[in-house]
Amino acid sequence: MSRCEQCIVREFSALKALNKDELLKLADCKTSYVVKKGEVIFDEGDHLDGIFCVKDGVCKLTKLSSNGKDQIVKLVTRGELLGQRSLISEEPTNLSAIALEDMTVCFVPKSQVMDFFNENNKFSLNMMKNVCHDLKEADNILVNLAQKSVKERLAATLLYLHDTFGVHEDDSLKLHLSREEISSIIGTATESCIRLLSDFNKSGLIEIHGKKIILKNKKELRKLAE
Amino acid sequence: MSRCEQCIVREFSALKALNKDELLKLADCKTSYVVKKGEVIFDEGDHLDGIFCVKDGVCKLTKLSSNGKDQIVKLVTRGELLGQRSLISEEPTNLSAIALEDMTVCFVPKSQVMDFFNENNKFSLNMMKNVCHDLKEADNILVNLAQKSVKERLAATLLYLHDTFGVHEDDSLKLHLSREEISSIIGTATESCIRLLSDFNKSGLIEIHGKKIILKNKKELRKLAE
DNA sequence: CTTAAAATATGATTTTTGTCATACTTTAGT
DNA sequence: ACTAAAGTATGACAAAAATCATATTTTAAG
Repeated sequence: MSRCEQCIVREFSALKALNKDELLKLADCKTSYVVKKGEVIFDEGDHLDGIFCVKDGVCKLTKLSSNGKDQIVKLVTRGELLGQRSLISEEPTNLSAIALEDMTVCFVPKSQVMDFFNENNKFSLNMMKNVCHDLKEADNILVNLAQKSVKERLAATLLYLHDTFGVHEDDSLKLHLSREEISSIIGTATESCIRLLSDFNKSGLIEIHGKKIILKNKKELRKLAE
Repeated sequence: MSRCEQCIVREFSALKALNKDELLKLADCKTSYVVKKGEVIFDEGDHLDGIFCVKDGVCKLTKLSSNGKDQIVKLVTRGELLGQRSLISEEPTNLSAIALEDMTVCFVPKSQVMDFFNENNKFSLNMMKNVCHDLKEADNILVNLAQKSVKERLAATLLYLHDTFGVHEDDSLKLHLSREEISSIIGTATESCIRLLSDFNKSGLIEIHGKKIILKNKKELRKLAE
């Protein structure tokens, strides 16, 4: 059982409000485990008995639409918590969480979270701020989906992937997403996404080498994304 | 100064967690006032020094997109609170609030909200649940915008207006929105919306009598909206 | 190493949606 | 009651995006 006190990623989430005593309690009740790429952490409609803290790796939060397609609502990475909304609302999850890379996650049982919640004001305020931040983000994405073209959304998404997950030594995007997954972020048909990537490639905005995507002209992409 | 103790609408929001003492404090510090149809309660980017409680009437929360069009993100009605996210996040507002009807709203200063917040656990939990509910709703709308056609979204929106705001004696939708505002909910060009409403009218799904819209075939509309 | 399956790519075509033009109707203000 | 302005309606057309078909490439499994 690893010590939470020495875990760096807790600094990035609401857990940073916990004191030494609380961290010991946390270490005592949490379960740490590995999730392989493609594995489901939880499914839309699942009842959760706790929250997950992402120690390493990235996952997608998706929702199945009635047209049979999955929409990616959010990408969650190292340091972030999963399942907070469901826990607070005391409702089944609204979204599925699926690993995009091999991950390490810690599961913290509901009872412990609720204890922190009731006894540590800073913790609950932090958690609340996280949900508020997610709400703001969701509203912004909602507006972009409603008002911007697929091309604009693709440009914005490429920049987001660049800025959020960084690049390899060769400048190619670190987070690997299939074309279908990129389409599922911007809300379009896979073929349309592939075609636009191809256009961006031809016009020098990006370079595609197999799986690798390199943003060659971020300035122009930014202008496109507005 | 009216007594909050006797105000029914507080029962619908986080304020229902307040006890008698707290309600007296609330009555003491709140400001109640009238907002005329079309008036702005707050603007995107405004710094708020408190939250608003909607006593009567309906308003829209909108965000201006870079294409110059406003997107309606949410409709807020009697009993709901405005500006919670901004207050908790300690950030300027992300959305504008504009009255769709004449409204009565109460303004509660930040200091008082924060006091309740720190002293009344039930209150803060309620507030948190509200934000969580908003997040879930936003995620759902986001998926619909990304995955459904304009026609499906229009059908869904008409049903939403029917179910949420009710109908007059003649079965026409109670909440009056301009065609432009309906378009701004579903995220489409005004002309497209007008054309589709016209189609719905011709095919007997709805009846249009000037401003009035009557849903004639909810079953079929529901099927359309999926 | 081979092969089937999955992912990527591209063309052809259709459907959906947006834009521009214009006409008609309603509303609000004098 | 009159008039300008705003809102609603509709046609014609253009642009965006989806769908279907079909290669080609990459990946994973035996």
